[in-house]
Amino acid sequence: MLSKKTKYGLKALAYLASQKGKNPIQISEIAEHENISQKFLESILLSLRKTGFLGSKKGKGGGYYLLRPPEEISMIDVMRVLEGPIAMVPCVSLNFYETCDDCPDEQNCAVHKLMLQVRDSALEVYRNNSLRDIISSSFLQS
Amino acid sequence: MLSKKTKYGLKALAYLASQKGKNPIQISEIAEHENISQKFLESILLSLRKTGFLGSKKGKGGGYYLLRPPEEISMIDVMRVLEGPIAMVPCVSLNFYETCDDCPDEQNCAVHKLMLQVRDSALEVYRNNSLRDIISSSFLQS
DNA sequence: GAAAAGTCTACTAAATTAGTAGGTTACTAA
DNA sequence: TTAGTAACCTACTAATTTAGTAGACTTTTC
Repeated sequence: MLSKKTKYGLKALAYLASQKGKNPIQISEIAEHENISQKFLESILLSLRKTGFLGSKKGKGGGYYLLRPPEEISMIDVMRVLEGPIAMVPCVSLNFYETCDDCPDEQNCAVHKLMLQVRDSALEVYRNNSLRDIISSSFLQS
Repeated sequence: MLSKKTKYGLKALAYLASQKGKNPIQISEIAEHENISQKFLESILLSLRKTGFLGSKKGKGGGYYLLRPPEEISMIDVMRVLEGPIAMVPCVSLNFYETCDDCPDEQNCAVHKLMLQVRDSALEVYRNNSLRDIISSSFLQS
């Protein structure tokens, strides 16, 4: 299952991308529009800022804004930050690889063999989708 | 993340498929060979029996065995029984569909749009892999 | 009838998730 | 320079899920 954190993070990014102009958008506006607990969203946006997706501004007129245009933000990077590893099992993870301590022979492991394919197919989907791609065209900024 | 239940279930199925002959294999043998807690594995095999993948026999010489040849057991069915929905979010699930109560417009939802693709790519992988396909050829029964 | 091996019910520990609460810092405008 | 706004940060908590354990019961074989 996709975590709420990822779901909310994606929705927030999509909302920011769909806004015209480059004015900062307040957390409260995003939270209200997307039906998200504001406090929870705060922490999610903070992590997206710390990982270089968002910029922020404090005080009146402040808020969050995308640091790059939506078409340059790949879902593969977003998913890794929000959800963690793409792989369903550490022994097939590219960025978070770990051996299974209980598995005697990784090369001949059925789970490994299957999950490698699942990882690759998911990677391809995420690689082929930018933030722009997942926004309905009617909501795109000019 | 893949649950241990699914991981162990797949390993057990693979082990059964790799055995020559059709003699029942005891839980204890599978558990030992695959480094799985026997009690936990018991409940997993039971659920695989109740869903029609395995047969069982009690008493001496008893154990579990595959009801169908490995090439006729599709990963798509196995995964649904062990792990549940393939989709990462209920609003894109074929077999466990649910609307997101917090989402005002499913058709224009970015999460929906992305996860639909992820689901389809995963489905294709699972559909294209039978139990036989994920077993190393050197371990296949004659 | 004794031993073997699956069946079933119920409970539990640990980890993860999805938050809440409340105070702090930085920025803006009057 | 002060009041208000909005992001930042730390710490705690409730609920859920996962990964088991414990122990008694049933069926089958020798």
